[in-house]
Amino acid sequence: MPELPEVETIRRDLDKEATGKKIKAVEVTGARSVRRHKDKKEFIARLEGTKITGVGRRGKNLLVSLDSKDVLVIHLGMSGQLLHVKSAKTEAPKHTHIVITFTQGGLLRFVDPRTFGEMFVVTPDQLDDNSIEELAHIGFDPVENAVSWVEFAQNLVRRKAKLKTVMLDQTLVAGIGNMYADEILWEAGLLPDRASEKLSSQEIRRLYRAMTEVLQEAVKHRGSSLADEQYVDLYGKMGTFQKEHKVYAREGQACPRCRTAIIRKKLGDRSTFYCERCQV
DNA sequence: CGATCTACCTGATGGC
DNA sequence: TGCCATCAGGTAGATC
Repeated sequence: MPELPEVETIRRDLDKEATGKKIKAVEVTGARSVRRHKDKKEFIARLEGTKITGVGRRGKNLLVSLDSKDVLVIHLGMSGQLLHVKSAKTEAPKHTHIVITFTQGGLLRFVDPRTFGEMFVVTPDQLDDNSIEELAHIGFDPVENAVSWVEFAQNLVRRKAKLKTVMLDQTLVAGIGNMYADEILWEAGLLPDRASEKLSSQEIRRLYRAMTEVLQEAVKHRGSSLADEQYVDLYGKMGTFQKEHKVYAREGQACPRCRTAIIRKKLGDRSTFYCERCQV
């Protein structure tokens, strides 16, 4: 569910809401959400009493820095939500697995029906020496734009895969999921099953620019909330970028560029939406 | 070794 | 109504 724009939206609000606050209590009712820790007591102990010093992001992972130097990693998986409320008296949603209460008031709830999401605490060394595999291998961040298009081009040639697969590969580009992959490929005018090593340099530049543009636009709109309203921000509000979607979940509707009906196909077991006329 | 499949979960939806 | 199958935004780990 949450891809880069959604996670970035949450990161910004969480940074405003939680930085400088001290963690008074941590309650874990869903053990699976802290499955990386052998004992949930250890997870709790490393958080309680610490102060939050900032909130960063690596791909779709939120990195909450603590004054103990430890870092709380949060991944929302498919259905995870992070919700900030002022009072514990507000009713907790079903599937609330973790509650973090602040000394200064207010609390964070981690809600996750499908339990693919998780939280875990790492030391700064574990982050720096890349011993956490799924954090170490994260590729460049298209929103922070840390890689040149030339380097991007080399990666496309090396990877030799369908463009859709490449877009979803977190080791190449960080933060893109099924939804934004389709939007980016439409914007770039490229078919999802094009071979990554056979793009012209002009096409590579188009793809590179589309990645940045689509994701930055989506961040401006505070992310996309689909029909099931699974994604909401820290305050429980939906994003608005779904209104700007050109192809995703728009099977049969007219392509905004050429009016041809949008196609839906399975590609690598994922639903893929595109326009067969103006994506080539 | 890299590419591809499977498993991890709950809930919503649609066909019968 | 209810039962069953299918699908959903992600990805680690197994397997080919």
